[in-house]
Amino acid sequence: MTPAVAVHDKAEAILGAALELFVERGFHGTSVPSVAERAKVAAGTIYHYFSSKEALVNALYKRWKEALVAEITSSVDSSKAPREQFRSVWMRMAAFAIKYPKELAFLELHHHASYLDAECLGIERQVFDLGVLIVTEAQTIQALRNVPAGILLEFAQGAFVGIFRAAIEGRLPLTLETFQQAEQCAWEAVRG
Amino acid sequence: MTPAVAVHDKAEAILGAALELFVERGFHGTSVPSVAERAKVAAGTIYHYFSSKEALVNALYKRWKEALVAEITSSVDSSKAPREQFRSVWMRMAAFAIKYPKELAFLELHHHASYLDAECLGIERQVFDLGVLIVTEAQTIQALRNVPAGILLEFAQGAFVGIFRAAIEGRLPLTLETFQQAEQCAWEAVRG
Amino acid sequence: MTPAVAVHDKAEAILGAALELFVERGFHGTSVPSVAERAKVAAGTIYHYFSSKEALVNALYKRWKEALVAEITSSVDSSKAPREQFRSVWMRMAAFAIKYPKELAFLELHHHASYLDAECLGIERQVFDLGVLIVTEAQTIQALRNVPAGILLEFAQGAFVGIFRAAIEGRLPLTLETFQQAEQCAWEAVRG
Amino acid sequence: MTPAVAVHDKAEAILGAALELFVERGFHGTSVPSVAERAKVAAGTIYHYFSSKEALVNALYKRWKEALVAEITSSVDSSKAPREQFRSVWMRMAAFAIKYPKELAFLELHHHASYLDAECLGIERQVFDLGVLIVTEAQTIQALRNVPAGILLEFAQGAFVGIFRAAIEGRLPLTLETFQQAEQCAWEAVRG
DNA sequence: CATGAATGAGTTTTCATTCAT
DNA sequence: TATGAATGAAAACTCATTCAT
Repeated sequence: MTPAVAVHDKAEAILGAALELFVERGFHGTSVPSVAERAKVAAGTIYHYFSSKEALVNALYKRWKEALVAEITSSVDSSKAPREQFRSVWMRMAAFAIKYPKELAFLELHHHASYLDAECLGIERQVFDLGVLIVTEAQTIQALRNVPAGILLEFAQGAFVGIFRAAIEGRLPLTLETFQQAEQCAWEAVRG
Repeated sequence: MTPAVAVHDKAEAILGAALELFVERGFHGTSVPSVAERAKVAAGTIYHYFSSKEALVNALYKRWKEALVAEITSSVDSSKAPREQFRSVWMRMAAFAIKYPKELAFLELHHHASYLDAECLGIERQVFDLGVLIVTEAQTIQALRNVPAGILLEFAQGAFVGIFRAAIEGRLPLTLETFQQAEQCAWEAVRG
Repeated sequence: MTPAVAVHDKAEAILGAALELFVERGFHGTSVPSVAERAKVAAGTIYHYFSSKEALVNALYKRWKEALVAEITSSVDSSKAPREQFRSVWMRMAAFAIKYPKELAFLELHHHASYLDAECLGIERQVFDLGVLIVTEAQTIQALRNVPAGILLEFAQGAFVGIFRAAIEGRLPLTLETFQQAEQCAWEAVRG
Repeated sequence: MTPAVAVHDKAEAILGAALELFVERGFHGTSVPSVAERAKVAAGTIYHYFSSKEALVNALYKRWKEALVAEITSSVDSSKAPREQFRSVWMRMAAFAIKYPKELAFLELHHHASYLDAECLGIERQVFDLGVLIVTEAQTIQALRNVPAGILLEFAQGAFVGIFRAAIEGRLPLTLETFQQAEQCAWEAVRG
């Protein structure tokens, strides 16, 4: 579940500091010196590991997006009943959200940003297309509501993100229970 | 529905230009000179109408948040049945989203940003509290599912935003029909 | 003889300061703040008038190269005898060197530098081609020695530059007399 | 003719790489890491052989200036006639220019630069003074034109450099013939 | 000897803001 | 009111140099 091993202490410190600051202040609101300060390295050191500030966000984005995607795809098991599959995916995402709240917040925040490179945007697209495929299949056996697959997908993802955001902003407890309750709502929303 | 009348052409041009740029590039990614250029005014002129760049976002945020809140609250009619009330609120928001997509995107993007002042954040809280009140009432008559009011609220709002984002990013058509289909899902999610 | 009128005081101050520093320390050895300091303007002001440090050298180069070229071309008078024409061109360049020593030193120093744009390099080529033409014509009437035109041209120009450099470096007096004496040598070198 | 034997491969590689880069981009335009990269050594290695970037240019300058001076002085033979002596010096310099074009270009480019130390500048002066002595002597027997010795010296050197530069910039062929033709011009310029 | 990660001062450049006109 | 030239602090990034390995 944990992504890429920490080969370089400094690089890891930089990635960690950057993650926090990008979540707190956004990409343009975060200066490279501020990242250096929080990572306790010199400003120049950042450029040993990342060719630019953009390369830094992209590295961060790719790392955690891949971790999230791995989490989701590994939780898909087509041998199970649709109800179980849905719960499984939702709750794995919930577990990820609870374990890596800053990281997920970062991914949410930088969704489709102009400074993400083609590769990062490609991962997004890929996941979306896979989602559409699975939903469409489930619709043929009437396991899911008969509306455009994109709507079901975006609806459920939006709902999840809504719950998650409320949790990290302190309006809901960031617990499995919160996500479980939301999951029941979500299933009713999408079921056939 | 349209907010505050345009007293000053220049001020309006500035607000319009700023809105677009803040959506395109974010607050920190937008420079005051670039706002001036798009608004076709001199950079100094912006400071006749707004004391700072922060004052500008806040003015923009307050204007459109209030417009959105007015839209939502005016669509609440407790004499109607819960199902009708829900549909009414959801579809009014949809109409707003279709009429003012950039403006709604702006509100979404700047949600809880550190440069928003207390007044702006206050509006948020206020709306949330009102929502909790209404939901809780509806729950007492078993019109809505018996889970914490906050969860229902954040779930529905998150789902709406998910659909809206997908629409402005081109993955779904930005039409009333899209929102109607999502509304049916949403009602099933929250109904008692 | 004086190039472009001084419309903007600050722009002129910047150009003047940059000229001096580029001569003293070279392009890469001169920092933008140091130019600002000598010009008595803020560092940012330089970027109101010149889009980059490169644009600044290019503006400077073009201005003075054109002034020099104008000086030389205006001194060509094909109705005069070859001996007189040669003396005329040489002494006009000498007058330019004495009047604008820093400026000529700047042009010499930045000859063919990698940061000069195509337009600047174009002027060089143009002048060279014109020179070859004139020399070749003079050779047909046996007024000039019968060696490749380029050799005569580069020889005479090199000799002139040698004298000029020695003068600004203090090894020769920077006077008309110095150039007159050199002119006699030069004519003997190239005459037919 | 070849200067200082290569004791250390690495040091030689560094000197060679530095020479090329200083010619291509100038002293301030060349970074130590770029020298290291072209020399295929680590950046730190450069500091084992040269105490600083300045020490590196100075070592390079001294090495090649001395080689050039040795070449010239060894070609002076006061027993020969002035015409022969002149040709001999000129053509030896030409041979040097053809054999070591980059090295000569380097010497030309860094002439009198502020980062050269006293020793380097001393060599310059010494050669100049020797030249003045020889020229003055030749003038007493009316072998050379009766103008200030410095003028003859700077004129001839300037002409040589002009031809050389044109050659390395591709406007003239870098061949003995080019220099022979220029030598005839030069002799006519300076002869008594 | 040789390396290259690490540093931090210095580079070019941008930008929020001011102010004389 | 409106302008836009001017400012200077701060941004992203580079680089000469050091030092632990």
